[in-house]
This record gives sequence, structure tokens and C-alpha cells, in this order.
Amino acid sequence: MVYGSGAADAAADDRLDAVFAALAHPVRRELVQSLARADAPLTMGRAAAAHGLSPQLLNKHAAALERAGVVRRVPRGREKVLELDAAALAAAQQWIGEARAFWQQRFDALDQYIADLEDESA
Amino acid sequence: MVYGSGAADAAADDRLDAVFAALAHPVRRELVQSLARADAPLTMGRAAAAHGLSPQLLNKHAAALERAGVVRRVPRGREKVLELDAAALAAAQQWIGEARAFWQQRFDALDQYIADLEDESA
DNA sequence: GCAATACTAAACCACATGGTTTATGGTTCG
DNA sequence: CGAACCATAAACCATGTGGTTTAGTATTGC
Repeated sequence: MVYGSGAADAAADDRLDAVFAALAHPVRRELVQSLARADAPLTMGRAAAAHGLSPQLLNKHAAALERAGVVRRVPRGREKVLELDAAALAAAQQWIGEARAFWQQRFDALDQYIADLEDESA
Repeated sequence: MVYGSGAADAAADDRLDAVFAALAHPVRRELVQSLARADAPLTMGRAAAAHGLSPQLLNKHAAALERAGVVRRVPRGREKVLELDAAALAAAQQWIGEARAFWQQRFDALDQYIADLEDESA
């Protein structure tokens, strides 16, 4: 154990806040999907057109994704290409996975508990 | 393919909105963790006390989790026990997983593409 | 029935967010 | 240089969210 075990440091917490919040909007999820499947680098302009968004609005959504570390905007000439950073997604996915793992184990324990009760009452 | 492939029906979309939004708050994530690890049924009152929240505030957070289908509130006497529904979490986790899978495959394809370029230039 | 208990509803406030319109910094290309 | 283009900033509005205070609705137990 390195620092605190119960409080689960605040920086990671903030990051998860941002990642989950970023994914909590259909447009941003579609954006992420586009980036995940894209076979060619996607610029802001092309992304906006592809999703029928104004450049300004896309900019805001891209900023949200960037805040969360899900996406980087890399300048190339006068345009910027969007790059997905799968690490942030992995962190969120892992969080859910851990919660589910705990739950599964608790579920099994409850099962056992109920079985024990039935043994006693038998 | 059943209905539309591009639009990915709106109901599932709304559900994901709610689940990700629900997880985008540290208190609610801690709540979920509590429920996942709990070895005894957790009531609203006990949950509020455990996290140092007013009953009213916990009620709001619980409502958010319930909207998302992450949690159910089952009346038992004059209190309500919180039950976690892992299915909603699974849906969110799976969404991320798919995005990551696509990305991985695109990543490999890009790798191949670059290798091809280097072959040509050699 | 009555008091205490457990949860919920409502009103309200400060602040964040999604979205539009308008305007501004850079970068290419004629 | 100047015009066109890409991306962003700023101002602004409507709505949603986190949080508190206050009040209300059941349910237990005397």
C-alpha cells in the first residue's frame, strides 16, 4: 500500500469523473467510435462534417474528451487531427470491471450464506 | 441486422447516457463500490451514514443511479434496501470494450500500413 | 392513537453544460 | 500581401445538476 487505501487518491478520481462524464453524451460516444474505427486520420473539420455538427460545437465536445484524456488534438498544418488515447478508456473500463468482480464475489458469498441457512433449518 | 445499424437505437443510447452520467460522480461511484462489496443488505439510512451524507442528498444520488438502472430500491418495512444491478454496469463496460477492440484493430492496421510504406521506400 | 423513525418531495440557489451566434488567431495558396 | 480556410474564443441563453433547507408521507412500536 503506497499512500491511502480508503480515499483512493483525488487525481485518479477526477480523471474518472471526466472520463465518465465525457462518455455520458451520445455525440461524444459517436465521436469516440468514429475515432476507434477510422482508417484514416480524422481532422476536426472532417469529424464535424461527418457528424453534422458546427465546428464550434465539435470544438466543445472535443475539448471535453481532451479534458478527460480520451483524445488528443495534434496540429498538422492549419488543421488538427484527432487521436484517441485508449488508456483513459481502459481506466474507466477497469473501474467497472473491479466493481463487477467484487459484486460477483459478494453474490457467491450470499449464495453460500443462504445455503448455510437452509442447512441449519433442515 | 434488425432495424438500423448506424443510429444504434435511441433507448439503449439513453440508457448509456444515464449509466455513464451516474458513474461520473465520486460519491455515486463510492456508493456502487459499497454495494458491490457489501456483505449485508444496505439500507438508505445505513448508506447515508456510511458515506456521511444527508438522507436527502443520498436520495438524489440513489435516484440518479436508479434512473440509470444501476440500482434498485426495494422496500422492506419502513426502510429501503439498495440492490445493485450489475447488468447496467456490464452494458457500459461492454461499450468501452467494443470501442477499444475497434481501436486495437485499427491500430494494427495502421502498423501494417506503415510497414508497407517502409517496404516501398526501401 | 401517538411519537419516533426512514425515506421522499419541493423549493430554492449556485454553478456547470449543451448549444447558438459572433468574432478572432493562424496557416496555406494565389 | 491578401483571400480563403481551419480551428478556436467569447458572450450569451436555456436547461440540468449538486447541494441545502424545509416540509411531507409511510411504517414501526409503545
